[in-house]
Amino acid sequence: MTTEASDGVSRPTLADVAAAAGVSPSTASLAFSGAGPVSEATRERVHAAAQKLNYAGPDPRAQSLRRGRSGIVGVVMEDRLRDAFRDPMNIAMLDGLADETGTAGVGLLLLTETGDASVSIASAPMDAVVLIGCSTSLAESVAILRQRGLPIVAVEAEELSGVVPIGLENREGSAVIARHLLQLGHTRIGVVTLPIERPHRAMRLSRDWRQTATSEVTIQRLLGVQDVYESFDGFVASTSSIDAGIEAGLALLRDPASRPTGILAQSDLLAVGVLRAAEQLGLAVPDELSVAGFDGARIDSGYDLTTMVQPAVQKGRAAGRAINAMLAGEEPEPVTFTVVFHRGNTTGEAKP
Amino acid sequence: MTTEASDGVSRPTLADVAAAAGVSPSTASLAFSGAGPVSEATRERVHAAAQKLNYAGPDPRAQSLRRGRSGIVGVVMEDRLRDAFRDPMNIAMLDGLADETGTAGVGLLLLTETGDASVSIASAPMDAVVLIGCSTSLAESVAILRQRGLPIVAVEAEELSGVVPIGLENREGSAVIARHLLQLGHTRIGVVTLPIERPHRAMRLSRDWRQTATSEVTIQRLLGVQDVYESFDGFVASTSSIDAGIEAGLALLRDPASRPTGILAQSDLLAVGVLRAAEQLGLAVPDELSVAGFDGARIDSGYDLTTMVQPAVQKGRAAGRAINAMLAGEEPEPVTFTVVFHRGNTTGEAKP
DNA sequence: AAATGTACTCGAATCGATTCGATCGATTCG
DNA sequence: CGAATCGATCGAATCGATTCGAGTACATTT
Repeated sequence: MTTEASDGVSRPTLADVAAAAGVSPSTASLAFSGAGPVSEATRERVHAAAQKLNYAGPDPRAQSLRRGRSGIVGVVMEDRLRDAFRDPMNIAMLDGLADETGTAGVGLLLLTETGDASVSIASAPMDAVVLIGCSTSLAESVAILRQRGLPIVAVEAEELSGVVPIGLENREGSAVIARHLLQLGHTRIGVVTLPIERPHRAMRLSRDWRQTATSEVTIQRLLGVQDVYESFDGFVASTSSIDAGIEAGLALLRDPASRPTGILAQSDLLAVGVLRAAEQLGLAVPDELSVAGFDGARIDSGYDLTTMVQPAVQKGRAAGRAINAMLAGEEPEPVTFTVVFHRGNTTGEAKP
Repeated sequence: MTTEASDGVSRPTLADVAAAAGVSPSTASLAFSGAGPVSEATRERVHAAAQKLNYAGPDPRAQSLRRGRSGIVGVVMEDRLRDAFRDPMNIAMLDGLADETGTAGVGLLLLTETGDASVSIASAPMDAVVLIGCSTSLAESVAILRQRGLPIVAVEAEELSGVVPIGLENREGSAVIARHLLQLGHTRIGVVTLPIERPHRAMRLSRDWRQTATSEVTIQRLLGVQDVYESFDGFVASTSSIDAGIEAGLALLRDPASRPTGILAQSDLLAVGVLRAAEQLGLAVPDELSVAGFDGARIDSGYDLTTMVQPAVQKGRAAGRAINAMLAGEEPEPVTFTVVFHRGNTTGEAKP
């Protein structure tokens, strides 16, 4: 029993339309999709019938089953969307991603990696997945997705077989900016890192951070600093935000005895927070303290922040293109982007 | 012909698993979903078979067809994600929304109103839709969605039958803050509005803005000002951002002759932009110029902005709850939120 | 031992559309 | 005039899972 007038709830189906138009369902389908030869007359008849029945078009659920495609790409982000969206880099990426996938007629499904929400990773109707800033259970997630046979693109993640990487020269870039500070004569520096392990919480960076670190971006950027500085103080921010930067800045700068003369922040938001902290403590930038960021987010802070500029939108676009290629059955191209040093007015020579 | 070893691409289906376990597909389904009585022995046998075949679980596409549910809620936002995500209010809402829908195991699909792509309002496989900050073709979009029989929740939109509204006291709140300026003695004020019509572009607010305005939020907030001030200068920002606020601020403040003594911005981001513009022009706030915002976004600006605080996360949550209710077959509850006045240090008495 | 009940398991229909091969009538060509 | 061709349409299989009613085997009750 298909749709009846008495049934106020259920919508008409293509079969109903076909019946009303006096053609077979197959013909009605052809008439709608435009694929295949259909006479103008029948086409109109079918559309008229559809109109009359208030048919809203082919059910996307049925289509996706039949076609084996849902037209949806999953975007897996950090636990809390709030945190993920706070970072302008993520937004820029998402924008680039949406641009590319959008033209291919593909929508973006927001997913988070939280513990039992792996349910969603395991069961969302998607054709491919982009992993962004995922750290924790990357391997787990990838395992599930791989089992589902879904194409996977990971942005700035560790190398994993079967996963198309979109890379960024995090280590190299970080080393460049560290070298910048070194050349300015800074011997004692502090590093404000992005979250490094699960759960995210603010804390001093421990000596053996390498043991428990799970966030690839944080790790690479720290390694970059290590390539230049043998030792340094570090503080792990709970998230990439100005507030978290203030907290970190205060923690590193509060004690005049152990105060570094330069601070490298792993994101511009954190760097701006450090600038605010310096302000609160009455430290002049760059005269008494040099501050550098990472991202090139152009945050309005009253300063021209020294930072490494990354092409976030490009990253998103590249991810989108990789997805599109894979969905088209082509071979995707792994890409690695470079970061560009920007000398602002927040770094200067170390004064003894 | 179902999955075969020779076919490296196609994944095993539940039928394959059932066959391998020596049970019927129906039993295998029961074993997986947990619904219905299945002996422990068969359950294990089925799961073992699934394990051996590397079965990734029921195909969500098939499930959604059968169940008539996809577990996806569409979120319709402005044209450009970049713009939509720039506004902290949108993000907060999205966060609240994700919180509520997430617990119901529902994912969020990002959609824009322009999508002529195949996955658009008309054809995305979703169970319900939330309209956020949609202005342009709201009626059109709603018509399409209604034809599809989808539950619709609209945040801060005009009343439309069959659409569950989540409201905010935009007009009242705007009037409150306008009255605040009036009581401080400001007689000549300027208003910086959010985008008001399509396409979004920066421009002076015309006298007959009412004729072409399509953005409900902008309209209501303007009406609120009109409830207090008979006339005022206005500038329409191209988007809700600090940069757009600077542009608007400069436009309204540049000419000393016609310079207002107080400016009402329709968002905190815009207000911060105005503060920057005032800075550039050498105007002291609040001594020479009063600035007020709307949102309560707590943007770091060096000031404590006078503004109307709105519960953005709550709005998102309410939208999520309404969606959940409708998906559960219950009656959703329309909600209207109030805004709270916050007196900061950016508004002061008008000096003659 | 028959009857009633319980605990599983199975067959078959169904969700709504797409698509391939077959059919059928009409036109064109040899 | 018969055959080949072509366009339009139809039938039936298929996508992969869920679900309801029916059936089977075994345990319990009287």
